[in-house]
Amino acid sequence: MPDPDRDRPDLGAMIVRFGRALIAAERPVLAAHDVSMWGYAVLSALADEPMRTQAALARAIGADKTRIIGILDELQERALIEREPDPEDRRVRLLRLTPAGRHLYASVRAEIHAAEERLLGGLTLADKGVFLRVLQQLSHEPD
Amino acid sequence: MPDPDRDRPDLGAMIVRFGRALIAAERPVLAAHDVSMWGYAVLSALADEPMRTQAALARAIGADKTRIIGILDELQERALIEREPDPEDRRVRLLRLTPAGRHLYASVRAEIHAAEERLLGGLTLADKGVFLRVLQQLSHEPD
DNA sequence: TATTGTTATACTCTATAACTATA
DNA sequence: TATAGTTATAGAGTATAACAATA
Repeated sequence: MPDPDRDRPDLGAMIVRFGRALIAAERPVLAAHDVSMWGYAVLSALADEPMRTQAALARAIGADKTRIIGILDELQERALIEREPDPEDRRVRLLRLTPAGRHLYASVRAEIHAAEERLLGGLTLADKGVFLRVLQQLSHEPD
Repeated sequence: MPDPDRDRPDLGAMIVRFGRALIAAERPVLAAHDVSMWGYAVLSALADEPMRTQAALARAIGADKTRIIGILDELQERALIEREPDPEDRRVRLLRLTPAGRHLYASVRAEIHAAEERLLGGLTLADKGVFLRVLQQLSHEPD
């Protein structure tokens, strides 16, 4: 049976190229709100659901637990997140967005969404629908 | 007009997650052949067409010109590429794969292809076709 | 003077291990 | 002793600038 995709470019190469275009499109949005990529990832994860430990948050966004500390420090200093010791186990830090954090996240997310939509602007509606659905499926496969 | 994709996950987040899965799947293949990610990118670019300058090659794979030097050194040492001064302008280095380089590249690419196909294994043929076509389109948009 | 390739330097990002405070 | 979080250190990866050879 012949393979119709035999001569397609590497999937990896295509993902990297498109990923770079995405980052380039999103960087100015994040910069305008003075939020780093990791900071945005943290806001996004906490917007989905508050977390009971920093380790769980790190795992959720695919980062090392030592790497998010500085990010949490800054977000807390700007009063975008709350980080308080759990009274029942004072080793763990309960993490959640403040109203200000939720508000900022909503703004940034809307602008990022708009930038992404511009990148997808050349697609037909049918293609766009399939692409997003498939990508969602592929990105949720187990590590 | 309502937006049916309003609540989709961030495109960037999905691309990053899928990109990580791809890298994880391809890393053992590259390691088995003792080729780095950048080394593979170089082999791939030169397999498409020989290049007249290292700067052009760097641009083609989205790397800095200073960063590919060590990679070219190693590939040359292993006799996978040829790098000779252009007689007509001795500043530039003509770059091309050796037969051994072309052979190694074909092997690695076939295995990477197979690994990628496994990741896409859960898709219907129609979805896979649309996904690859759209991704190809999106990855070729101007920077 | 401009360009190709190279080397040197510094800077950022990331991972590992050691430390503290709680349990 | 085990765990959550933190700090310190070192390593990899990357970018910038200075340099050598050639045009």
